[in-house]
Amino acid sequence: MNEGSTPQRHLRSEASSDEGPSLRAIPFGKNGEDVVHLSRRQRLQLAGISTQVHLPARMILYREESAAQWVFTVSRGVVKTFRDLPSGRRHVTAFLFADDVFGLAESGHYVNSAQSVTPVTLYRLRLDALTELLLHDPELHMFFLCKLAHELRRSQRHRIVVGRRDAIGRMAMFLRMLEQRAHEDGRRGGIEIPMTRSDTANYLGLSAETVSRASRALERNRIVTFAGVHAAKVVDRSQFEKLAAAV
Amino acid sequence: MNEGSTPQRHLRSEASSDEGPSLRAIPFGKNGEDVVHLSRRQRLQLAGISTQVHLPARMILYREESAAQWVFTVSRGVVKTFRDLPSGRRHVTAFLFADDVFGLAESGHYVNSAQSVTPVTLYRLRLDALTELLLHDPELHMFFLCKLAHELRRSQRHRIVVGRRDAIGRMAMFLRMLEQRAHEDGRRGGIEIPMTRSDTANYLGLSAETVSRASRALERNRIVTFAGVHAAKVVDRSQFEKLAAAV
DNA sequence: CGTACCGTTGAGCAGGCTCAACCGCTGTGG
DNA sequence: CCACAGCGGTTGAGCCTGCTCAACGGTACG
Repeated sequence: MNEGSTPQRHLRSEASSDEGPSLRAIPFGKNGEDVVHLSRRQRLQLAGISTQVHLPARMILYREESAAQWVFTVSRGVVKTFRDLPSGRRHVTAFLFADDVFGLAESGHYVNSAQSVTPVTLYRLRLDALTELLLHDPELHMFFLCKLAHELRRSQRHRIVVGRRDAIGRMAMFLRMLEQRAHEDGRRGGIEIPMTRSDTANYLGLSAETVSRASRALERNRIVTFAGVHAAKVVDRSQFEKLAAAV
Repeated sequence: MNEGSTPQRHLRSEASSDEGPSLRAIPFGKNGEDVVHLSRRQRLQLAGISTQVHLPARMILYREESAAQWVFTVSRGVVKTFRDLPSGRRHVTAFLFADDVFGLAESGHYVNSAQSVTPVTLYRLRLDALTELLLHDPELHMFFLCKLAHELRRSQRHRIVVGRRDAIGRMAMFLRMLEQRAHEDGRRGGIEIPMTRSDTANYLGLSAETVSRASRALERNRIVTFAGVHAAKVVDRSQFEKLAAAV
């Protein structure tokens, strides 16, 4: 998909994308808010060491093992991180949405590959500059710590999803994850599924065929309806939640 | 918590347990060492806000959802974090070894339960005191950030293991993980398996029976020999590595 | 010495994978 | 303009393997 010609401005409830990187995290302690955002000052500071980039869908951002110079934050769109295994199998490690961060390296090298799923707006931060900034800004530093802890919890929840052995349950949990994420971003209504079926399969640890069959099973049981491959709607909420409950 | 009657002193190659909490992490950048330890000064600082605790095996440290006052570090022994699901199924989120940290909360509440697998020596740090300390010590703060990133990568690797569908391969990857961990701790020779078969099953997303069968299959194929349930030895290294390679 | 739990082994079942074919869409080149 | 190839998605048939249920041995502990 060709970005560039149509800037396609869009409104988000908070944190418009031209005020610098935006992030969202959940603090450790129970004081104050449950969800915290970067302050205006922090965003401006990060803006100072970052450059905004617009990319079309299906663009490789970096490959695993390559030298890691940058950390990325998502402003708009969806990114996936993944690892290709020798067998040709592909594990999608995570989907990253607005206000997420990715690209944290290990000993100077990326551990996963990253690719845009939709057209995206990202901020690219030099790793060394970010490190320097964090060392001089304890509040921001703590924010990143919380963000990383949040990411760790998400990874653990992902493990729970993959741990289920029924395909329909995994699919339901996946849809619920997308729905929840959309809610957090202030979008209601039907579930938007930005990724392809095979992305979903690689995320859920299923074959593409099984994802397809699970989707049809959800439809057959009148729990979810699909409008194309990129949109779904829950029609039987109680059944849906029952399926999506961690078993 | 039932303090242990037998303190059971023991020697470790580095970082003896009475000099305060000890941690190990992998930095983001490629400058200097691949693995970094807490400095003596940092350990003493952490010691100032922590208390050492000795616990017997199979002791619950905290339950998910309970109020989180403490963060823990492991000095000796093995801890598991887990979640119990409505079906009675149990997911082991992680095994924690020496120089690991766990108990990072979300909005003041633990997200998993934690239990000692073996007799353990832990350091218990008050969350608020740790936060305060981190805000005033950028180096230590960065260290924790790296540690958390490291934990995130481990969780992602865990997801890869669980994503395999052959039991024998998962078992091999698990044993390799234990072996690698032992190497990092400076222990060579046979693989020590501190956890029970059902712990292993809950970690690998398999039934206990399947773990048992996979172990016997490894033995039947002359790849690994077991001496009891808590010790194994690789006898066919190339076959073992072939199995344990991420498929 | 009984009890309880862990680990092992067996039999049968079920659900997801593999292989294969087919459809619809898109982009390309004759 | 159309033929064709490629790809993503769907559907079907059959196999494979891990789960479930069940029984049993060993061991730790009261």
